[in-house]
Amino acid sequence: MARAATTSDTFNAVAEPRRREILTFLAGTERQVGEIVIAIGLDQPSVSKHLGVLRDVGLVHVRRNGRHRLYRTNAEAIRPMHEWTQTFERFWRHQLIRVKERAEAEMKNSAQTK
Amino acid sequence: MARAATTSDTFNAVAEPRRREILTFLAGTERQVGEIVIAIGLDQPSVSKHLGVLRDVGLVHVRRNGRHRLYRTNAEAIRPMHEWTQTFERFWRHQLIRVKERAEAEMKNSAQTK
DNA sequence: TTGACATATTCCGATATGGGAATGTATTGT
DNA sequence: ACAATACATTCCCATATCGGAATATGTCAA
Repeated sequence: MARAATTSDTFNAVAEPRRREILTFLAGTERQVGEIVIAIGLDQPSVSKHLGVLRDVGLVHVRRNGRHRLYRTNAEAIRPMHEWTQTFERFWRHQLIRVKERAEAEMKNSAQTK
Repeated sequence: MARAATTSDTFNAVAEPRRREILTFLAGTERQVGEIVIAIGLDQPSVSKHLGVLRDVGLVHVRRNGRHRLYRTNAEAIRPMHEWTQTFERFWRHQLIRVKERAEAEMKNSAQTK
């Protein structure tokens, strides 16, 4: 087996830097594909494909308006990632405290040695 | 160009489900590779390779102890992801409010129609 | 209807990926 | 020194990926 499909997995979909840019660009606003193309600086088919991936995992919503399609980030779909990373928060807090303590101990040490 | 390298990018490294399992397993504790192999249920070389990726992007720390290597999640390295997802928080809050409002509007509507 | 415009899809090629098997490398115990 | 243990690395293969070019689909305007 090779790699997991990006479609069907939020984490993989978000792993792509361009797709992250798109999500940021579409946060809180509706934009048509042409605007995204300009903003991201990729050719139209590539943008459409990224949008396809984001659509499949539900990270964006689309609305048709004449010959345009209006995309918008579905922030709700990012929440599971936020929650997963959050489970590590208490650990990085611990780490910071330990680093601080170690630094303070060293200060005391060098003061004594002096 | 093909895909972005998993090495050199936290988001890609975390995109792998097994690596996420490993990170969870190693959160707050040191474990030797053998323990990880048993916990994750993958063969040793695969686990070592995943650990290699996690090491390269700084998501785990290693310490040698005799013939063992003790791995531990470096929670601090997960923080950037947490912060990136956090930038969308205010949007999913908005969305929730809108959904709620719409639901209330519908209730009122059906009450009238009745 | 015809043509222009906006977007999606398909096909292609170069490359990266993960798993399994085999092999390499330290380190410990005897 | 030697065997055993604990990991890491290398090789191979099937597959997925991204970008670019070409093509298809759908919608509006004249």
